[in-house]
Amino acid sequence: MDERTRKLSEEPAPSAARWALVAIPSAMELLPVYAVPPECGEIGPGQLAEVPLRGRKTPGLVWELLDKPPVDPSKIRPLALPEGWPRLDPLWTEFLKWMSDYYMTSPSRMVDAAFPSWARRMFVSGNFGKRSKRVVEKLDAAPEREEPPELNAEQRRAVEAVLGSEGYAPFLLQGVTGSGKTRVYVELARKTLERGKNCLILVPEISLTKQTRDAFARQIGERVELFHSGLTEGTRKEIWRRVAEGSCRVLLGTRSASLLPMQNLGLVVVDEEHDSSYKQEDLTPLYNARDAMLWRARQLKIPIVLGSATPSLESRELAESGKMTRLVLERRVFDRPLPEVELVDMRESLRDFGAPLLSPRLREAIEETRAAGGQTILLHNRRGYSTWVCAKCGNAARCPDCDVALTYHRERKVLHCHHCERLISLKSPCAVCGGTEFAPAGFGIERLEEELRSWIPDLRTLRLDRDVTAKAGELERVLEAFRNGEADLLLGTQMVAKGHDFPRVQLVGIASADATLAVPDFRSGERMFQLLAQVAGRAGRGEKPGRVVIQTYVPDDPLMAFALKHDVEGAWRMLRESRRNFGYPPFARAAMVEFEGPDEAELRNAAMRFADAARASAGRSGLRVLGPAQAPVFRVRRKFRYRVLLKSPTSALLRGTILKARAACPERPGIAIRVDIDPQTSA
DNA sequence: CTCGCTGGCACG
DNA sequence: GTGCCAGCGAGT
Repeated sequence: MDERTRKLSEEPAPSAARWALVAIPSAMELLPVYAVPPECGEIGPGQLAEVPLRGRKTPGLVWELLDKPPVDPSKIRPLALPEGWPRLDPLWTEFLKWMSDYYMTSPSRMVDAAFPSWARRMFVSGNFGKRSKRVVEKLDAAPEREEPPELNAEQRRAVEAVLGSEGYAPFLLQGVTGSGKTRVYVELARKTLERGKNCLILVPEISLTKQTRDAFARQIGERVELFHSGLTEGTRKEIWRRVAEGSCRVLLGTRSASLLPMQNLGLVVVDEEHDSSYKQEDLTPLYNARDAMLWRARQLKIPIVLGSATPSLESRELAESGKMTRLVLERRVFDRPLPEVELVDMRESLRDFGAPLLSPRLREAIEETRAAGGQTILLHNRRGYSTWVCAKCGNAARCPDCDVALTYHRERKVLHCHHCERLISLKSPCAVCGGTEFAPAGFGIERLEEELRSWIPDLRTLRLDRDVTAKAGELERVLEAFRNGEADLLLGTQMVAKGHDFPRVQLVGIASADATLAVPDFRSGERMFQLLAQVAGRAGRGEKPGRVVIQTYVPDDPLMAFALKHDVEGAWRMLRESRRNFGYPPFARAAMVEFEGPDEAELRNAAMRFADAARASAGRSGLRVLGPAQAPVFRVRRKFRYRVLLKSPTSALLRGTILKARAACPERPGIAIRVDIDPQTSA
């Protein structure tokens, strides 16, 4: 031992805690504990540390400090704080802790989502500073500067309200489509940067193209980093580095960007806050980035702006109760009028012309629009060509592993299950009668495209759906081609409804407006109205006025009347009354507890026991337990699904009840339980 | 009797 | 998650 080390070891141990629970991304439910060596000095939760696990070194986040070791101290090994690693803001880990608590997922799972394997790889090899030259060069093409247009009076008032706020200040920016919400975001970002703070801007998936980013960057006059799950690993790593180091001043991204360890944040914007893309539905944690950002803004004591033309009932209610400040943009840019909306009663069309998907009215409108030199957006929310029906017995071909009809994809010449992605040959015999002859039935978007082309042979069409955009770069290519006028008509699933700005679009057609209403779900009305209003907003964004043609089998539905009049407030009042009467959010907190397993009887029992335990625990507290009921798609990938819905007056009661009920019915092998807090659906 | 695969379990 | 060990079936 040399002079220096002896001196160090003779110094009294620091008063800091000696043990730390460390969150490492793994399937461990309980966090492992490590010793904090004296040379680490004072450390706290949120510290990024390297810990030994099963003979390997892995990065983890210090979750909690302990005064006493929870296990035999001789088993505990020390953590290390390697040199060169960035010092992450401890508030980030505090945020992840809240997330894991609120959404009822284990810290390990939460850290796995926020610090995924590709990000961890920057640390295990100890090369945090190393950058891919190619990636960096590609990212660092400097944006040209461009002076943004003057703010109008409404926009200026909104900007002043946000900039004049202090501490945590949530705003609902309710601006009619085409009123220039983006102009407000740009101004807020500029001013936030001037104050030396960084900005996070979230958008729903689809409109996130490089053009959006470049437009932002030009007007803000600062580099804008883009983040979404479609980026390559190299690019994602580089953005993570910049975010963690604090050199990323403006981050524009989708849901997953909300989990990055952003430093020195001074403003959060959630654009199109009502959009369901903000809710993660497939993988735990099942979180809503909008709600998570509200918490984050409160934590950081900063303003947050939720923007939408059609706010969610949740946000609208926060504004109504004074917990959020509502800012309204009523005027469209250049005072362009809202498009004229027309309903087509498809029941008449059905009677007169069989079962067409395009009414004569909509066809005429498409032809008139083309003759006038304008473009059309046509929305149809069903992928593929059609279903596939046995000519002998009339039964639709179904997925052998899931409880759904298969979709016939004519281009790929296969049957496709949209739930398990299984592909099945067209030559498979009918599972019911063994028949080998089949016929297409119903209309998917591919068949609609075919129908359009046979009606108007020289109509130039482009298609946009998940099958088209599965190919890398195809989304941008199609949007660009349409913007350049290479097609008369853009046919798409709901992804065409979101946020795009195509100045030459004069007509928007909705082939099947009521498809979303068919889902038995407390949000279906809200979703339909939002879709209609959003897609209508795509028309008439240029100098020529726009028009909207909505085909429906329920023309008398009151929501249709509100859509006709662009009456967002009227629709909101009606939807709000119904939610209040049935005790759904925002007038209650909801959770969906889903049970999945291969043995149906055993699964139903487990779900029943849980529901009974929840009812017993709830007593007269006002919490209601619905179910168990079969999930809308009862069987997926050969496993059955049961659901229990809980509605509670408070969030704390909801979580407490779920925890108690889970404790009362122990886990069973083969049965997976997932808890969805603030679910999107109730069915 | 040994090799190798699989399933269950603990990892600090 | 992933390495480790037990338990068991196939092979020399």
